[in-house]
Amino acid sequence: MVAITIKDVAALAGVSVATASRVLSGSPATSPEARASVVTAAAQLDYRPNAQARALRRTHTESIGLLVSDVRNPFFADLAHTVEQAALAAGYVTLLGNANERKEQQDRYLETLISRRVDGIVVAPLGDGSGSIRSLIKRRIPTVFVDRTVDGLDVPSVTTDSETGIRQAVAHLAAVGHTRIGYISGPQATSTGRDRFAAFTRAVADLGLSQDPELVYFGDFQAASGSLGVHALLELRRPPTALLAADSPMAVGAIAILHKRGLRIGRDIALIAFDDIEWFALLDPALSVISHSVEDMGRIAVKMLLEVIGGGSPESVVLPSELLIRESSSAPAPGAPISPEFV
Amino acid sequence: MVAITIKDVAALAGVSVATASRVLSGSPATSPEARASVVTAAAQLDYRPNAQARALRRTHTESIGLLVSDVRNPFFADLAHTVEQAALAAGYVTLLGNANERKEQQDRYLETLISRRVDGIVVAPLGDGSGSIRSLIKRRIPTVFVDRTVDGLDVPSVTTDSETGIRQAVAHLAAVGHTRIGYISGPQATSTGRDRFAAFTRAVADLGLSQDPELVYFGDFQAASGSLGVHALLELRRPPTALLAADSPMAVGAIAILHKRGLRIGRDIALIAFDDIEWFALLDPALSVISHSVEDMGRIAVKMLLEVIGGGSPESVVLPSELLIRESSSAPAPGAPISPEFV
DNA sequence: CGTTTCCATGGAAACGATTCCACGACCACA
DNA sequence: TGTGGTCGTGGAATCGTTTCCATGGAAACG
Repeated sequence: MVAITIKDVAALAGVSVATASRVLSGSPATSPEARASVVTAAAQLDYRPNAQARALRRTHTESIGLLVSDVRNPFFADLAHTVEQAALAAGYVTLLGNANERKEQQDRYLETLISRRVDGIVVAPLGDGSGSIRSLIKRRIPTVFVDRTVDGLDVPSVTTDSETGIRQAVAHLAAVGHTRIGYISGPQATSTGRDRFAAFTRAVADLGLSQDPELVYFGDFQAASGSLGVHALLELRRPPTALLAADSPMAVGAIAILHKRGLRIGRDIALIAFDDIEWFALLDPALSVISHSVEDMGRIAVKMLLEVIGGGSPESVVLPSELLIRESSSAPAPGAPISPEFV
Repeated sequence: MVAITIKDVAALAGVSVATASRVLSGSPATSPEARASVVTAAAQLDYRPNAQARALRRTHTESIGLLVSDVRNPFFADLAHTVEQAALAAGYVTLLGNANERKEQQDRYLETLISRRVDGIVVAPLGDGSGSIRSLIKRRIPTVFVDRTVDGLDVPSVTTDSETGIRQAVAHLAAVGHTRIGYISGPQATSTGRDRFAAFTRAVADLGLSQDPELVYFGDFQAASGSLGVHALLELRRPPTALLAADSPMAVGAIAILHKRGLRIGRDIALIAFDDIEWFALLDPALSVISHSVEDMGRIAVKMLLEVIGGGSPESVVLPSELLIRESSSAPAPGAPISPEFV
């Protein structure tokens, strides 16, 4: 770790640190000679300014934080990608943190991002407004919520209107003949978990389908809980003939168990997932999904964050969702409910 | 953005900054009274130390950088997850950058990480040793290469022995009767791209299979090039009866096009992918893969980086790879080579 | 030619933390 | 009672950079 400072550059160039600094930060008040010698000296020494020191003096760091709830969830991996690209285009570098769907880790990363004085934070929040989320707004750190929100906090957000897509999905399943639809829910500690669950409940009630509370399994948005959910739902005395999973990792977990149990998706049991993942269309049968645009979400989130950083207070945005019917959501098997030998 | 400094804490607690600093950083030389008042003052003000200022004075930042080549590649998303968890367990926070398989972006992120004075960097490098990679070793910044290496640079690395797995895959395909195997290669600008291609070439030669250079398509490790590769290979006058894709995104691209063309994987054409992704086993037919442990890779990379940071110079590690035979790699269709009506 | 304006420059202060050093209080021991 | 050691504390230096301010020389104006 060899440290080269602006002092070394100034000494080699034969000017003062002040002049060197001016040249390197592109101040106009410099002579051509000074400029030339400083630039060559910096190049020769392979000088990199110390961002810490610079940030200490300036007030901004040209960096933003992005805190996602689970990098392994392809939805958030894609989100990370689009946010990063949009930020880069605006001259910001993105520091990515992964809460891993755990509140302690979310707090830990928020602390780190606050400490590192990022200019703003895009976060898919977890839990209520306690812990570090509260510090964020208390200190007026520019923040934008993405995908999820937190009740009672007045923070600009870009989210998805889950209601439409879920209603379409339930209606579609009802139309092809399902009456008992199992729902693998996200955690109620997240706004998306709550909203999607509420949308499902309303849709099922409105369409006169079974409102049996046993048909709902509460997972945690990660794959393993999707598997557990399928287990639980299929053990019911009257198991569902169709399943709706509230996100893609839980859908993956569900599919794995359905395979293991020898149930054929789209024939023995219908399945629809929230979130469209590239390869869901490659499954056989191709998975019907509720789709929403992660590109728009990431792009808009960055745009809004830059507005907040610039002192504005943008309106929250709600993006649409829609059902994409593929092959996994056909009519119930003739002998439904599923006979025990399948289970 | 309200800034609360240690001065405010010291003032409220009625002690000097020096004492406040000592209390907050857990120095033993403090009185119980000072400790009490400083701690309550800090809590009351919701004080967060400025990491920049701290890092300026100390020499280390308790943070490492992780630069992956593509977050959307599940292999790297998993790697990010394991590296992050391992680092967190050791008290380090991970700043994740995404090169998006592009050298300029890699350089940009390396600059940023160097400027932010991370204590060390884990990188899946791209290209030759030019650009910012060279600065890295020139300034003796603790660095560990992961998954990939750069020729001529003496940097500890943890990589996979692709040779064994690829040889097994080719041998397996030969054993079930394939003689013309198409290979969708990674870019030759990466060590994994080169190594896997070389392993394939050797295996094909050793087993007396077709060495037709037309059977190799050079992609870029991203999904779109997998699709292009399948197109190109199937347009050949004598198309292959089996395909080997050098990573999972290209395999996904390949599968999508095979579906579109109406070719049944495992019947009309065999397919094996390098990298095992959770849901590859959920495809129908389940995908045969060359598997290697991303958990081990991430964990070992962090362990090695911490050794380098501590002044050690650990030996590079090469992890094994092995073929997992599932259903996508069966014997060639009776009428092989594939008759034109399929194409 | 004298005075004002302009401009490149260097010295020094500032950013917010840590840490060295000196100081005073206290206790213990001779 | 005097000396030495321990211990908590505050002042000040320090990290690397930016930026304010003063300075001095050159150019421009009357």
